Amino acid sequence: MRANRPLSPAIPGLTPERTPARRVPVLLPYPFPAPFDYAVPEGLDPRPGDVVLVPLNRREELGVVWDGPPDESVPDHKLKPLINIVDTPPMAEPLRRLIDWMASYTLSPPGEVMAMALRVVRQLPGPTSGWRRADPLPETRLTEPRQRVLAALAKDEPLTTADLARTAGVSSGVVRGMADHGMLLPAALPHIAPYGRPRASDADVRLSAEQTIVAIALREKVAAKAFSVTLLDGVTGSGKTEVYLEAVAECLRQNRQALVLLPEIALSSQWLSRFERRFGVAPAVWHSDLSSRVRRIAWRAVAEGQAPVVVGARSALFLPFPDLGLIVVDEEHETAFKQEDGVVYNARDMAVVRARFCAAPAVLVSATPSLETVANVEAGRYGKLHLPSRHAGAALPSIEAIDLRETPPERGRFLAPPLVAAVRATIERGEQAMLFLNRRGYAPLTLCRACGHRMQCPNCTAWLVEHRARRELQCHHCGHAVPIPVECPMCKAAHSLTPVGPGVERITEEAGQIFPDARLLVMASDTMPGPDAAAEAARAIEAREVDLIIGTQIVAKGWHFPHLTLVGVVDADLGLAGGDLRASERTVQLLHQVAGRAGRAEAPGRVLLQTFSPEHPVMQALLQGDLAAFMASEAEQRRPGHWPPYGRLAALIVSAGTAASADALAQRLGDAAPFGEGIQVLGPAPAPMSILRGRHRRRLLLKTRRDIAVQPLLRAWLAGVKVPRDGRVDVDVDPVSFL
DNA sequence: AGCACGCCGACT
DNA sequence: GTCGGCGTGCTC
Repeated sequence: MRANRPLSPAIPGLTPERTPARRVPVLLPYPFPAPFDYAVPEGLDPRPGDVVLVPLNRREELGVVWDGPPDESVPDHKLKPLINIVDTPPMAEPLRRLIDWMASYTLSPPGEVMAMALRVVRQLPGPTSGWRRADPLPETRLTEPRQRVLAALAKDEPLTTADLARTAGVSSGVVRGMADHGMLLPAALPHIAPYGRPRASDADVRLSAEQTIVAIALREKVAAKAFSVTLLDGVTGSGKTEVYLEAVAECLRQNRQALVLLPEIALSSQWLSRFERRFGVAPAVWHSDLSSRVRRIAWRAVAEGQAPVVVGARSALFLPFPDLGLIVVDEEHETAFKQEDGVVYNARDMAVVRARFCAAPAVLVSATPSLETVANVEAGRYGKLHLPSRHAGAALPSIEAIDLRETPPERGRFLAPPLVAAVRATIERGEQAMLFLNRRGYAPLTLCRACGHRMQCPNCTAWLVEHRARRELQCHHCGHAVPIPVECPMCKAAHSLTPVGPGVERITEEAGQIFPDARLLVMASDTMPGPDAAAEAARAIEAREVDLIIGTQIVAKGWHFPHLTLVGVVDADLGLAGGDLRASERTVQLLHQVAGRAGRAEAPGRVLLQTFSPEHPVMQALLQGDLAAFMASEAEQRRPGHWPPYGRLAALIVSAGTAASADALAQRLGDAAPFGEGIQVLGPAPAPMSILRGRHRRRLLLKTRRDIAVQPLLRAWLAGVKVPRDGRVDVDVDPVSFL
C-alpha cells in the first residue's frame, strides 16, 4: 500500500495550500487511552473535527479527526487508510477542547467522552438521502412516469425517495430505476428550519425595577461576548426566569445561540409555555429520550445554526453549536446535574468550562445556590446578581414547625392534627394544598412482628420498599422486585409482616380517609412517567381540578401553581440522617424549594414542617428564612478540614464479585495511597451501600487542599495498582453523592 | 466496547 | 470427531 502511494514531491507553484497530512490522529468512541493514527488516502484532506469513517479490527467505525501531532510510535505498516470523510458538520474546536478537558478532569478515556457528542451523529442520514435531476440527462427512455418525477423536481429542491414517489404519483421502483440509469443524482436534503425565529424584543415584557436592573446587567454580560460566570440568586417566585430570558433575547440580537440547561427536562412543560409566551415560538428541546427523528432534526438544526435557543438536559452540553453566546444553568444547585454512570461529570461545572472555550457568559441560577458556587462568588471568580423580593407583590410564605413530640399523629398515622386542620381549612376555602414526602411507594420497610426480620434486597444493602398498588416489594437501587409474601421468609409466621414508615402511597391512603371529598393527585416519578403525564398534572392543577397534591421530589421543582397556598412537609427530618457531607445543605435546598411552591400569586402561602427536632439548625434556617446565614455557618464547618468547597475531593469506588476480593483490592489501593503535605486519604471503608447490584463495594476518599489538583495524584495512584479481572475501580472527582 | 482466538465439556 | 462455553487480548 505504502509503496503504491509515494508522496509527490513538492513542486513550487504547484504545491497545494495544505499538503495533505500523511497520517492523522482519529479519536474513536471507545475507551482507548488515546486517538489512533490513520493513513490519509490521496484526494482526501481531513482536518481536525471532521467526522470520518475508519476501519477498526474488521469493522467500520465513525471517529473524529483529533488535534495534535499523530502518535509516531505506531509504525507505518500498521496504519490503515481512513475510508471517508462523512458529510456532516465537523465537530468544532470548542467542543473538542471541552471533550479533552473533561476526559482529563474526570480521568475518563477521551473516546468515551467523545462518544457522548458523537452518539447522535451515527443516526444522521447520509448524503444519499435525497435526489436531484441529472443535468444533462443521460440518454434513456423518458416514459410518462419518469417525466412526472422530473416535474416533481422542477423546483431544484431535492426530495427523498418516498417524498418524490408520492409527489409524482409513481412507485418508488420508478425512482430507483431512474437513479440506476443516472437520471437522478444523490443530493443532500435541504434543511427546513424547524424552529421559528424567537422575537428578541417583546413589548409585553413587564419587569419590576429590581428585575430590570439585573436584566440589564445580564444583557451587558452577553453583549461583551466574553467568558464570565454570574450567579443569579433570587428567592423563589422572584421572576428569575423572566430575567434570564432577557439575557437570552440579547444573545439572539447578537445572532448567537443560547443554551439553557434544566435539571429535569421531562418536567418542564411550564417552562416551555413561559418561553413561548415571551418569544412567540418554541425552543429546540434536547434530552435523552427524544425520538430519533426529532433528535436528528434538532442536532442538524443546532449544527447549522438554525436552532437559536436550545433547552435541554445535561447531554445538551455536547451539541455542536457553531456559535454559542450564552449558557444558562437553571437550578444550578440540583444534584440531577451530576451524571453518575459512564463518564462521571457535573453538567453545571462543565457548562462553565464550555462557556470558557466559547468565550461566552455562563449564568448559574438558583434560589438556594450550592456552597461551591457561593464560594466561587466569595473568591471573586464568579459575579453575583441578586433578586431579593418576590415578583408582583407576592409575599414569601410563612414557615412554621409542627413538633411531632408535642402533637404526634394518631397511632398508625403520619399527619399530625395541626397539619390535618390546616389542610382542611385550605380546601374548605377553595384553595389548594400539597403534602410533600420524598419517598416513593407505600412503606420504606417491611418488618416481621414475630421475629423482627426486615425484608432486604438480596443484591444491595437496602430495604425493600412496599408498592401496594403493584403488590410488590421493590429495591429502589437495582429494581429487584418480589410479590409481597404472605408469611415471613425467616420464621414462617403467617400475616406477621407489617409496613413501617410512610411513603407517598400511604400518605395518599391516609389523606383519602381523612378528606374523603377532596380530589387527590399523586405526583411521583413512578406515577407520572414522561413529560406528557407531568404536563397533564400541571394542567389539572392550574385548572383547579385538584384539591390536594401529594408528591415526592418532583413537585419541588420550578412549578408555578397560583392557587396553591399550603405546603405540608410530612417528614422534614428525612435526608438529614446518613452522615453525608452534604445532607444538611441538600435538605435546606430541597425544603426551601418545596416551600416556594406555596403562595405564588396574591394569596399568602403557608408552610408546615413536621419534625422531631425543630431546634436543628436546618429547621431553624428554614423557620427564620435565613438561608444565607445557615450556608455561611455550613461553610465555616467545612473550611478548617479543607472539605469542599475549601478543598478537593475524589472518591475511588472499588467493587468486586466477592467481599474478599473487594477487600484485597481496596487494601492494595490503601497501601499505595498518595501522601504529602495537604493530601489525605480516608479509607478504605465499606461504601455506604456496601453491596449494590450484587457487587461488593469499598470506598476510598482522596482529600487535598484546594491548590493541589487531584488528577495527577489519582493517575499516579491508579497506575501503581493492578486491578484483577473481576475488580473495578471507579473514579468520581467532586463526588456529590456518597452512596 | 466489540470481536476473534483459544482451550475444555456434551452432542450429531 | 464437532458445537460452544466465556477467559484474554487486540484494535492505528
